[in-house]
Amino acid sequence: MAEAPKRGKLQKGKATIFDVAEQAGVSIKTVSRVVNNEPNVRQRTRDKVLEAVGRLQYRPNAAARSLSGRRSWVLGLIYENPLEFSYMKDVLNGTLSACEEREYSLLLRPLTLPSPDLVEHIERFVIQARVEGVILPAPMGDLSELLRLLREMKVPFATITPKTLAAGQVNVLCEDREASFSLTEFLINRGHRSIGFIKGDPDHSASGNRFAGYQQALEKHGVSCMERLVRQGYFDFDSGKAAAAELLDLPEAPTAIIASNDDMAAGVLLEARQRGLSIPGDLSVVGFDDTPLASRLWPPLTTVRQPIREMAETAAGLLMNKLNGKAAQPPKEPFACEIVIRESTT
Amino acid sequence: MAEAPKRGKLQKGKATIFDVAEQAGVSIKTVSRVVNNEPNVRQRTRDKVLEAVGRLQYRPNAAARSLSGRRSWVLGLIYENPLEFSYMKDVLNGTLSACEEREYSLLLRPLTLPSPDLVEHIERFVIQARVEGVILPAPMGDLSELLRLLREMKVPFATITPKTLAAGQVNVLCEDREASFSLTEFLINRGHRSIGFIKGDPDHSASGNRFAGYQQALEKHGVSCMERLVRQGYFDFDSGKAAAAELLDLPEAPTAIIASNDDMAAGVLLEARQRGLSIPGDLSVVGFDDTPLASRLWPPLTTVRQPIREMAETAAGLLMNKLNGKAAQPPKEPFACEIVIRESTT
DNA sequence: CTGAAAGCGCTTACAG
DNA sequence: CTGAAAGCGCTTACAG
Repeated sequence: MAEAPKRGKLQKGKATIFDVAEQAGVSIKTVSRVVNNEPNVRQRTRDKVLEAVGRLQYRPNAAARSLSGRRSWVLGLIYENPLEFSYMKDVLNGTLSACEEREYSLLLRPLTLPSPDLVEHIERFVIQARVEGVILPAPMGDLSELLRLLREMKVPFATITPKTLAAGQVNVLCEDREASFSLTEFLINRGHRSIGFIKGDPDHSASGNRFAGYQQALEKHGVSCMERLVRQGYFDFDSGKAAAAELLDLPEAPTAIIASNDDMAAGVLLEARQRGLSIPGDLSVVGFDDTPLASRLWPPLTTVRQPIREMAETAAGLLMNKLNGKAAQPPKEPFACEIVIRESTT
Repeated sequence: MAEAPKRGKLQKGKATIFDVAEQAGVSIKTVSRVVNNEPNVRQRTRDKVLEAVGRLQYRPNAAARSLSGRRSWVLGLIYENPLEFSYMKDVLNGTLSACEEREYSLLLRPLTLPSPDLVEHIERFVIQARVEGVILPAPMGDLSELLRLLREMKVPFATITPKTLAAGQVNVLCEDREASFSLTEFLINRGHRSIGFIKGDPDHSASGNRFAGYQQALEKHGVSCMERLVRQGYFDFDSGKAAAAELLDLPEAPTAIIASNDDMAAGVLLEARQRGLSIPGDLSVVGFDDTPLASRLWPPLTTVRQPIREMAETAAGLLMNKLNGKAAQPPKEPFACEIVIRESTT
């Protein structure tokens, strides 16, 4: 009953390099040259080939290309799977967009830290797909075990805001300290002298940098930095709320609290509310990252916008340049951050 | 100076099927059988091979496997890139976890709708990586142009909560209408008789289902559904805020508002706050989805939890079963939803 | 500027 | 239960 597929008419998307070569009247090598934008093809020949490519809807088979070229054209993104995905959403979008531009594929490898079988997971991930290079958003760029493994496997990587710069690799940074300095100064200028600070997860460079900026601004303006006003948080809502509770229990509670990210600032807001404090009347609150959350809270948060998407796109772009032997660019300038003033501060 | 790589010692992860065969003293076909868990290998032979695999850290080359097997072992996830990524985060995690279990790779294809060159994007995406099957979270399962294209390319797909069930494909649903019914009933039981409703994006099945549940609950309890209490939103914060403004401007404003997702409910909360309304004293507010946002707002939102992650994992699992010729399962029961009562309702 | 040959590392189809 | 041969669709290395 069912007819055998006709040989004459190719199914859409099933054409091979041989079909194109035949239709264009050239060798497969010439088709390969045209498709890969290599030089040394006469314009007329190139046109003939492109015309056949279009007619047959030819797309090179990625598997065949990888196998013969000993290159996978695959990048990996290794990240810690967070509850609040805003940061990773930007990292993902930036990386995807860079990959799309250069026709790379992106494979994801979420991790839950600490990960006892990290080495095994990553080995399998990298070897099986022959991942050519890896993007490491914070805090992955400081997992020494991971970095050692990648170096051993000779897989180049790009880190986004690591604490320690990985020698010989792509590192993309931002002016976190400067932004924190300005934000603190902004509060001081508004008259605040007792400013609480909730640190982030110590594994992230942002935590140290943001705290340093806070300290420097206090110092510049002759406000003494009091240890009792500083608490350790972990970048999540609950730790922010808990730290706020401690700060607000102080005999002399601060008039402003800087949380090292928006999710913790949301925790501060909730704790303050539950105590009947009015914001910003009784307490000013600021965060970092300008996530969607920041503008949905009440009152909308004063925060700092980092260009995460652009940073990820740059990291991936530089990494692919490196993989393709483009001249090593001078290290990128750190990206600037921007203070976004909303209504959570007096 | 530099020594040529020694032939004797293989670099980690670079072993091929030939190396394993040699070490185990068998043919490459036998190695292939063992690695792919095929039957008809003597236990002793299997052990020898596995031992060599372990010693050499052998992992089959995905490109070679694809090319020779005429299968890519790649799934695609096509989605609309949202501002608020909570829903997609769960879809992504569920899909990734199903793929990992079955050793598939996942490729992402975010889209911005409406997308004029959708056909071209998707064709390239599917053909180049030889994507075997595609996951379509809402609202992708109702883009007729997309479905037509996938059928034409003979790429099976799985839809998550589509409006219309795609015949012959995997469809995963949840009890959206029932949950909305219960939520509305909950409000009625608390004494509310004037309940505003903000619809979601009409392209999503959830919008119609949630509205239907609302209507049915009103009807059951003899509360007339008044058109002026129903507004169109689009699942985003701004549209929720705008709709709330209209509802609260009404001469007889509602005492409760149901927003069809949490992000719109956040907009309702903000609008109410700016008018100095107290929540839930003056106005009860509920959302849907139980995103992280819901528990970070003030007051924390009463909402409905959908098991999105599980739904995505199921969709991907069923799709892969289908690709591998497993008996077509009976259509999955719709997933149950759960009402989460917090403090935004009296 | 163009092409013929070899080979990437697996699986398929077949034989025994 | 096991294996020898062919081939997937490209790129590499080389020749002219």
